[in-house]
This record gives sequence, C-alpha cells and structure tokens, in this order.
Amino acid sequence: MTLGRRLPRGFFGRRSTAVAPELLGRVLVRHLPDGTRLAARLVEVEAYEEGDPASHSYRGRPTPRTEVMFGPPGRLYVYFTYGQHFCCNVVTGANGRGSAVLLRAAEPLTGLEVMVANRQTIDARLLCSGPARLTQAFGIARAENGTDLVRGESLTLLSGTPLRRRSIARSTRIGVNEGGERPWRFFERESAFVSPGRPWTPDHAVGERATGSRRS
DNA sequence: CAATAGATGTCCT
DNA sequence: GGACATCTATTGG
Repeated sequence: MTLGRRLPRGFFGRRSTAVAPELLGRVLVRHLPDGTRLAARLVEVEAYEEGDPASHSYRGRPTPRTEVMFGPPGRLYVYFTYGQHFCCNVVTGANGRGSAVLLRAAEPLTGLEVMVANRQTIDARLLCSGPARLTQAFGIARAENGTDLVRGESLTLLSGTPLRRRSIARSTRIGVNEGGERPWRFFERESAFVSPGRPWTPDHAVGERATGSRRS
C-alpha cells in the first residue's frame, strides 16, 4: 500500500481555508532515528488566518512564539498551550502571511507501538484524536517547530487519498470563543477518530468555500 | 454519562 | 491579572 508522494510547496502556499479541507485524507509521516515510521491519516483540521480573532496571528505581526507561522508555507508551526500541551499546524499562505492549519485528529496507520508508548494508552481511538494527543503520539514538541515538511527528512506530508467533497463536514472551531462563528473546522464525516457531538453541515452545502470571507 | 479541577507557558490588557 | 487553538483524573447523577 502506497501513501503517495509528498505534497509540493505550492499546495501549502494558498489561504488556510482552501488548504484545510484538502488536507483531509493526507498522511502525516515521521521517520524516527531508529528507522520506525509513524504514519496517520488526517481526519480533522481547522483553518486560522490573519485578522481572525481566534488566530495567534490576529495582530498581523509575529511574536517570538508565532514567528514560524508568518514564514514560508509547508513548515510545521508548533506551540505550547495550557501550560502542558503542544499542538501543531501546517503553515499556509505566502511568506509573511500569518496563516496556518491546525492538525486536530488523525487515524493511526503505522508505528502504533511507538504511539502507544508515547501516549500511555492502547485505545487506537485515543492515540491521535485531539491536537495535543496527535503531537504526543508523534513525539512532536518544541524541537520540531519550523520543520520543513516539503524538503525535510524526518517529517513529511504525503498525498494519500484526498476526500470526496461530500464526505467532508464543517463546523465552528473547537475551544474558540473570539471569532467562533467562522465555520473553519473541517473533518471526515464518517470517521470514528473525530470527536463526536458537535453541530455540523456538509461542506458541499457551504457556498463560499475557500474564499474565507463572511458576510457583514 | 456530565461537571469540575488541575497542570501553568505565552500573550494581552 | 486573565484568557487561552487542551487533556486527564476524579467526582457525582
């Protein structure tokens, strides 16, 4: 079974609301020094943009933490939150733009033993379901901030099998108050690896996909 | 099941 | 000082 080819730089160099739904079904891969390959299929992501009150890039200028988010597309932006968790994003948009897609959940494919050891649970549905769980399962932390997914060796994003639009659902973003009305969370409708129980609409029912502009 | 407390960096007012 | 792109353990119905 092939997981496909690396996604090229140009894939990431667009606005986050366009890249986010197209990341579903793609495969995050990590090569460990001992040869182990960790792989998981993305099933839930969220888009963040400049001028978006929920985004770390809201102010339009980088801070020491958010510098990577404003850099070239195709790199990993890792941040530390709530005093104990790491979350990771794929940087999108042109260099200089503070735009990224938060990786929220994935379906584990290979390297499950290592993920189990990293996560202290044997339940496959709890290995990568949640942004901080995903980073913990993959061993992604501060050292991985800024890693290039396009040219780098240890972390890559493979093309996998993108989802048909009708199997993609949308909702408001999780854990967001300011800017919470934007329906910028995208997930695989049928996936057992997505947190359930939140109102959603089919992506194909949303007419303004990829523009990111909202009325008013 | 639901609600809640606790862990405590980073950025903002 | 307070909020936060979170998760886990524990308590109560």
